[in-house]
Formats: sequence, structure tokens, C-alpha cells
Amino acid sequence: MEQDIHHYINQLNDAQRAPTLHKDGALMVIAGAGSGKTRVLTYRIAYLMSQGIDAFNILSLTFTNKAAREMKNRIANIVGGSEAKNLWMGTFHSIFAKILRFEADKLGYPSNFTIYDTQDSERLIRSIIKEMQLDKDIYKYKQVRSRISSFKNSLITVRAYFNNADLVEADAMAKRPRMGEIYKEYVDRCFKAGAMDFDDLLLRTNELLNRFPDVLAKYQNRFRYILVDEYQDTNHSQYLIVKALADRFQNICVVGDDSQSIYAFRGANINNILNFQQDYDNVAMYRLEQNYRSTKNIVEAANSVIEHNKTRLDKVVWTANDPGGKIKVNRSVTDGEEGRFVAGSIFETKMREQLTNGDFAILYRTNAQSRAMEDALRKRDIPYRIYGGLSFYQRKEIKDVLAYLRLVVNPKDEESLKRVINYPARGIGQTTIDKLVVAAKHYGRSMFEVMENISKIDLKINKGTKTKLENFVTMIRSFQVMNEGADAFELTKHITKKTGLVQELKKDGTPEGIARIENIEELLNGIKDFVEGQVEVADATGALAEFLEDVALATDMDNDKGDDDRVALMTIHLAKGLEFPYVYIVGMEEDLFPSGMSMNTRSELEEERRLFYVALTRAEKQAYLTYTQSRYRWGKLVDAEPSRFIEEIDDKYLDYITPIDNYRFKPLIDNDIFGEVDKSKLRLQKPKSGRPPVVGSPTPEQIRKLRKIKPEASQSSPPSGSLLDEKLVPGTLVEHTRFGRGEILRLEGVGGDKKAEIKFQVGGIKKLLLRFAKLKVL
DNA sequence: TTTTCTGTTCTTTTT
DNA sequence: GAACAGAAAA
Repeated sequence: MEQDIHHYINQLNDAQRAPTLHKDGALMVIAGAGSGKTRVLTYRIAYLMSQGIDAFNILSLTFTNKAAREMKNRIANIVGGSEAKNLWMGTFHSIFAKILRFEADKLGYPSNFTIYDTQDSERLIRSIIKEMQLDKDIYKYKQVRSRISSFKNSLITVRAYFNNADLVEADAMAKRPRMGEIYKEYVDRCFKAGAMDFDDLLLRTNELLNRFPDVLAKYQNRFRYILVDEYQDTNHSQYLIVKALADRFQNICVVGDDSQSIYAFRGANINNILNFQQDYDNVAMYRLEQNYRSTKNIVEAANSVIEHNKTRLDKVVWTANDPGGKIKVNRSVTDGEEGRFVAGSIFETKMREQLTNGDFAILYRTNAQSRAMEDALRKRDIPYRIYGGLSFYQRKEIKDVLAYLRLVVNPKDEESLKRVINYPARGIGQTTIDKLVVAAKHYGRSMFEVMENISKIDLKINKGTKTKLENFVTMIRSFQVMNEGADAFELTKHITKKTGLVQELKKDGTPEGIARIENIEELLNGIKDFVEGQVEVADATGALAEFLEDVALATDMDNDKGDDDRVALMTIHLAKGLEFPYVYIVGMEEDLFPSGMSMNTRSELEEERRLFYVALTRAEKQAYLTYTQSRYRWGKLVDAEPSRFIEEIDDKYLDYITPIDNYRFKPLIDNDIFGEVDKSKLRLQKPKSGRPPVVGSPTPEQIRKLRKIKPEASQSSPPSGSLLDEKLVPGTLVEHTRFGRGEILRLEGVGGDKKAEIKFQVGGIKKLLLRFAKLKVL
């Protein structure tokens, strides 16, 4: 093996080799995009092991489970699978969840504690706000949750909050004087439910290490070598955990790139990496500056972007690669056309260069942008896969099944209980649930415990309902018993049958319902795989708990089977660490990228810029930037202007390409809710010369023509019926907007001079809809 | 109590 | 263009 490892290390360049062979002490590797930092990390770990360091003594923290898994596989290839198995490698959340399970009793938690995801937290906070009878417009549950989250990430406990006059005052100033109370109640409720949220996994780890010196010593001793990837994205809580664990041996290696710090919004503190040299003694600094990934054009363009940022470490990324093509910039009129351009370009390039779908990625700032891309790709029959967004495990039907499973493992789990106590409907309504919550609070117990003793407690719940509650408890109990014997797969199958979940979905018979059943089947398969894949056969009960933990901390990235050839669609955040030959960065518009919500301060804007830097540097061969002149947002067509980030790239790296189709104006027919429109009629004027005209939204007059709405038609009674039969609406159309289930036509001169808004409501699928349209004058 | 309709809010990014 | 909450109807 000694020989083996050198075979690998010889593949590295000098800059990479130095940190790889640096054995003891603190070191920091500033690694530019595409400079081979994953290689350094993997080889370094392999090297440590070849030097006789036990795998048990190495802790490696990565940013995603996927990254951890890949690294582990690569190390296994070098040092052998059985050795690699003992490595502690994973995300902060997954590693410390495991440790917390082991040490839970010290903190008063059950070892089978539930992990609340963001949705669970939000629901709990929402009900707390309601119970406290606070104004939900002032106490917005999302804001409250994110504030609590930031408290936790800064290690501000409830007590610390109340002792901190500044914080209390800040909330009072923000007209939310009872923030502290909500925080306290939230923490209490989580504790009583035996649940930790994402932030708790880090906060409680800190608590564990602070309060129990023997525990700290144990893990310090175990983790003699610590490696942290993407260090620039660690938050204060994570920073303290690393610091505590590394304190004894100081064998800490952090790898990161300040230019790629993009998680400040969830508490990441860029100072962790900027100040690393002050935190440890004799820090060795290494820089990886040679980019192996991208063409010269891309690397230099990215450099010219990031130079606009003030705060950054000194580093120059360069490459010996070919210049490659210039970055192509495309303008479209609407988001629909943008999608068509991207799909068309992928189609063409794929043919011309003989590429596979997997060579392409479409990156965007917000998940909502995926839809236009999907539509266009589908029309071209290009297979694609969306990462992130609503992940599989967050779908309603999946969460419902998981809620039952979570209850089996931890019946105190309040959010799961509330989720399924009356789903499928079994006659336990809101009133009853409210009473249970109150009683639980009164007795200082969980809701489930109250239900178990329902016959002994004097609650004003009628007999019939009490029986229903008892039946529910008995049912969950029976599942628990089953969990002792049968495996998780059998149990889940049993649960979906016994509770009537699947029947409920079958009953409604819609395509959505069928899709949901299929999803549940997929979940069952997933559980089966998990059960079979478990090498060390723990007891059956443990298997289910472990599965649930995996699921709670899984990201969409992790389920990538990668077995078929698809174009990748994802947010830029999710793309970090990945690379693709061809990358399309879409929606390059002010207010979208940079996001309108991140333009208030310099540091916010700089983070957006780093995000753009990350996006650009994903591309190996060719990058495209696209923007539109108008785009549907919140169901409305809004004007857009090109992103400042395009201007920030030196012109010599850019190639402005003319859109293939350029209509004089583009009617609102993108995913046309008016059914098939004869598109040949819409191609009114092609631009005369090479330079396309500046194009705006169509005028009302033009829309009217297209829709054949006659403004002159007079009618004394309010309009009724459907637009489809073209009896039509009187008045002048002044605004036309889409909204969720239909569209709004704003007209002037309806029934006198009054303005009117006409909405029609549609159900079902878009193509069929106008038939059922209802008209109503507001 | 349950179902259905309607209005409102939301969109930045995620472990 | 979904998810949720509240009102209204069943």
C-alpha cells in the first residue's frame, strides 16, 4: 500500500502535493474553483492511513452526503474497502446526529429522537403563534422560524436571548415583543416531542461538548485528524464544534474558497475562513490556483467578475487550458422563449458535437424558473432531471407515510401525530386536537401520552371521540409491536394498507392520485433497498429509526441514481462542487440575479456575485448566459432588464448572439391557456436588419386583436358566460394578467365608466379549461 | 365534522 | 400557480 499511495500522489502537481503530505498540525488550503481540491482531500486521507493512522481516528466533514459518499469510494479504491469503511465521513448534520443519538440521554433526549425538517418547524411555529393568539400578519411564521434559526446558529439559547437586552429590544422595535416567548415555547415543545430541528443537531452537539468534559475528551481522542471541506460555508455553531474537537491535537485541515461562499443566508460566516490563521497555532497555508476544469475564457471571465468584490483572500486562479469559445449571451422576449432557446441550443449542440444529455446543465437562481425550462425540454423530447425543489421526501403523500413511521419510532413526535391523527379522516377534528394540545401543555406531557390516558383524564371530549382516540393509540401500538419483529419494509406495507392511506388515494382516482400511489410504491422500494443494504444487521427496530434519520437528512442530490442520461436542472446553490461541459445560466436579470432581496447591502450583493462566480466556474467547455425582456413572476408578466453581472464581465470574453426567432411582438401564448392558436398568424414582422428591435410587451390593442375581443360590443348587463364563445366583454382592455387558476382581464368602461376586473376560475387541466370558466364582475 | 370554495401569500438560495 | 387558512356549505 505504501507504494500504491505514492503512485497516486505522483499524479498531483506540486501545489496539490504539499498539503496532501502535510501530516500534523493545522493547515488551510485555499482552493480555487476546479483546482482539484477533492483530490487533495481524498489523497490526503489515504496518505494519513498509509502512515498508520487508524481510520477510526479520522473525521471528515463534507457539505453533502453525496460528496462524502464519493470521497469514501475513491478512498476505498486506494486503500481498500474494509479500511475505508471505518472512516467518519459525512455532513455536519449526519455525523453529529449519530453522535447525539448515542449520547442523547445526557441531554435528556430519547435516543430515538425525531428530526424535524423545516416544514415541521414551520408548522409547529404556526400553531404556537395561533395558540398564543398573536397576529399572524405581524408574527409571520417564516420570519419567526428564520429568526429562531439564526439564534440557534449563533448559540443564543432562550436564556441567553432574555439576558441580551439588545436582542429583546430589537424584537420589540420590530413590533414583535413576544418573540422570546415563542422561542421558549418552540424549544419546549420540540423537547417534549423528543424532536430536534436541523439547528438543534449542531446546537445540542455544542451543548454536549461544553457540558460534559468527559464526552468532549472522548471525541477529541477519537477524532485525532479532522478535515473540513467547504470551510467557507460553516456557521458559528459548526465552527465551535470543529474548534472544540480539534483543540487537543490541532490536527485540523480546512479546505475552502472564500470566493465560493454562498450560504451566508443560513448563517455561514465567511470570517471563519478569513480568520483561520488566528484561531490555530502555526497554520500552514496552501493555495491551489491552477484550474484544470474550464477553458481559459471561462476562467478569466470568472476572474473578471469576482474582482468586483472587495472582501476576498488573495488568490489568482489561472489555467493552462485552451482558450475555448467565448461565453454566449442570449436575449429572449419571454421566459418561454428563453426555454425554447436553451432547449434548441442543447438539441443542436448535442447533435453537432455528438454529446450526451448528461453533458448539459441548466442553472438558475430560483427553483420557480425550472418550469419554463421543463416545458421547452419536454417539447423537444430531451430527458432531464430536476434536482432540489420539492424533494421526493417532502411530497405530501410521502410525508404522510413517514409520519406514521416516525410515530412508531417516537410516539411523542407532535408534528407527525397532528399530521396523521385524522388522515385518512377518522372523525378526529380540529376541536379535539386543540383540546389535546391544551391538555398536553397542562400536564407537561406529549399529546400521545395524553391520548393514552384519555379515559383517566377529565377532558370535555365526548365518548365517541374518546373511543376514536383510543383506537388510534391501539393502532399505533400494534405497529410498534410489529416493528419489533417484522422488517421495516413489511411494516410500512402493512401501515399503508391498515390505515387506508392507499385506499384514500385510489378512491379519488385522478391522475395525481395515481401518481401519488406510485410515489408510495417507490418509497416502499427505497425502504426495501435500505433494509437489504444494511450490512451490520442491527435489530429491526433500529433499522427503521436509521432509515428515518437518513431520510430526514437526505438531500435530493443523494438520490441521484445517475443511471440514465439526462440534462441536469438545478439552482446554482445546488450546483456547487459539480461540473458540466456545457452550462446554461438562465434568468440573468436584475431583480432575479442578483435577487431583488439581496441588493440592500454591499455584502449581500457580493454574495450574489460569488454565486454567479460559482455558476460560471461549473462550465468546462462552454457557458451560456440568457436573459429575457419580460418574464412571468407571481403569475404576472413583468419587464426585466439584463443583469449587471453580464456587464461586469469584460466584453472580450462575450459573444452576443442574435436570437433565432425574433417577432415584432410576442403575444401571450407561451403555455397558452387559450388552447391551440394558429401561430403562423402571430409571426407578424421579422426584424428587417440584423439588429433585433427592442421589444416590449404587446399593447392592449394588439392583445385585443389576437383574442378577438371586440371593445365596441356594448352590453348593459354584467358580462357572463365564457370567453370562449366570444360573446365578449365590453369595455377597453387595459391589463391582462395570468394568475393561478385563470387570468384577469382588467377592463375600463364596463357598465358605465367603472373599472372592472373579470376573473374566471378554472378547474382541471389547462387545455380543457375554458369550457368551465365562470365570469364574475368584481 | 368534513368538504369545498375563495382569497391570500409567497419566491431567494438549503442542511 | 401552490399551499394554506378561513368561511361557507353539506
